[in-house]
Amino acid sequence: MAADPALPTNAVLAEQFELLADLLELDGADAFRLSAYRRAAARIRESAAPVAQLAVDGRATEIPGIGSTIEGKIVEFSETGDMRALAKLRDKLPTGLVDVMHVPGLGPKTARLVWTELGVSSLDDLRVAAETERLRELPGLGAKTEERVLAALAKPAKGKSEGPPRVLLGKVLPVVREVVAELGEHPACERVSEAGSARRRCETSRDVDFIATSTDAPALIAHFVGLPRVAEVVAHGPTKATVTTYDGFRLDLRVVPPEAYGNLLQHFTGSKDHNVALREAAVKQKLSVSEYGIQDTESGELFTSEDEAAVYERLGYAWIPPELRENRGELEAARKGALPDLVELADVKGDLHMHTTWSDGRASLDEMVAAARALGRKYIAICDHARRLKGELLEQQAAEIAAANERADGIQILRGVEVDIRRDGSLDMEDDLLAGLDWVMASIHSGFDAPRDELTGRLLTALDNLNVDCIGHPTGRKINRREPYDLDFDAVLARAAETGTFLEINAQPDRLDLRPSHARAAIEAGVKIVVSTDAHRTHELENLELGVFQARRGWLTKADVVNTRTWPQVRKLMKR
DNA sequence: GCCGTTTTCGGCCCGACTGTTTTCAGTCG
Repeated sequence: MAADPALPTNAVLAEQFELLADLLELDGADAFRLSAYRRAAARIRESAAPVAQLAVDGRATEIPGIGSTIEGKIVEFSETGDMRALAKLRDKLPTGLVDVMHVPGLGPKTARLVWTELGVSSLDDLRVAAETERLRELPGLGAKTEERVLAALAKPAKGKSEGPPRVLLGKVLPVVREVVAELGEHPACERVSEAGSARRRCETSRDVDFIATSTDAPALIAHFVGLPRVAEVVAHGPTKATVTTYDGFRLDLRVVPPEAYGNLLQHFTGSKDHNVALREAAVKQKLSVSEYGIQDTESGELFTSEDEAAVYERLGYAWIPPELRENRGELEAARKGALPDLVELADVKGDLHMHTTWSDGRASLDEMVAAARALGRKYIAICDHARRLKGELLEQQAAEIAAANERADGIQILRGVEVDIRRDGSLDMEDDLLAGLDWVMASIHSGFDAPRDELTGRLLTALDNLNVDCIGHPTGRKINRREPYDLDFDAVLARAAETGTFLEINAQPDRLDLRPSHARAAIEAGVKIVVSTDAHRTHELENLELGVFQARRGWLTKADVVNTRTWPQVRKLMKR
């Protein structure tokens, strides 16, 4: 049942296969083998189930991209802490060469070349070789390469190809909407859309892509690079430009011919994996897909369309919502007309997690109520931290909520709480008090570094408590700041399903916890999801849409999300 | 190494850009 805590985590496994692929690439191995390892690494990294355990049980091959060879290597690594394949390559190649290969602009071929010809086996060696102008002695390399290498190595984060940091969706979305509006205002602009990871509502983005059609492309591009927010123009051509903004975004605009707008929007929305799978499938239908159109390889005929849905239709698919375009089964579903009818923001009726000045919130209860009502919420749960509601305070808050309900018009205010799940799994509010509340959210706020079995045990104990309605931010991660704690998520799901406890998708921009793969696994395990904001300020109530996007990326329908129901309907669904 | 509405073998997306080149390899998305 429960995963063996000694087994490696998915993140550790994924790293091994990424390293194996890198070393094999340096060794000149077959490119398709490499991409097989990289694909497997990506699937392992994002899997909600503990893949090492699956492999030991002989079930890892159920994951697409993992066959018997890779499963065997996972078992080997789980049992011995290493892989013979890795050891063999480490003997053959200096591991520092992997860092060299990751320097932007270099690659495996160049890294191998500088190693064999100049003995470069680390970033330090590389710097010296560039400084002493020895790189230009090699075929295909010149002074420009040395310049680029030195520039890349001078950056503070040396080594791994960091580039600009990934920006949270919560920061990206407002900029996306403003820029679309600013471009749309220009007289030469006909159509404009966001594309790329922002359009797919990925939790973070490295850059923000836009595409547009225009009666005068150079004029629209000029307007773009002249926007007040632009700090630096990185590239500026007649149909394409890249800029950075004062607040640290990298924006990319392409102006495209209107007749192929649909093809280009499809192409630039991605993801890469989605497009590769789409094109591979198309090849079997004797069709070649690119951003310029769909070419029939026999007749040579080129299909283009202004309409993205028509592009999918030509290939035999229903239009696929961008949030699903990750090659996680959406193509098969779209071919069969079996795509889920994804939940929408407008479906959500209530917000079941927020704080007020009764604990660490910055707005009063009345202010939160007014803001929630303005957003059209029909009910809200006030979930202040239990540790701040000791003694009479709980009663006083109850009175304030009762009074607010008296005044309230069209919104119901629920008495809730957010309890801490302590190290021993107990909660920081007595059961008889919890039983008197409308809604109980239980979360872990401490001891994140504990071993897997301890953290799993804490959650299982909380799930067993009849008064716990929902687990808040169940994996504890903070994007760019804190890894999720080590958890046997399968065991948590099984217990949540068994006890009828909900799990939260917390819509705070840096939490977005559960992640999509976890949310999807939850639904498949029969667990329902609450999407809530955990707002501490009035404007944070608007973050609900971020949670809904995350839910959509997890393939969730309206029925899968608890709080698309009226409060009486939610009440019936609860375990108590 | 993976995988199967042509396949258990023989395929495996498509194009742009860059730097270094007279026709292209390597890298990137």
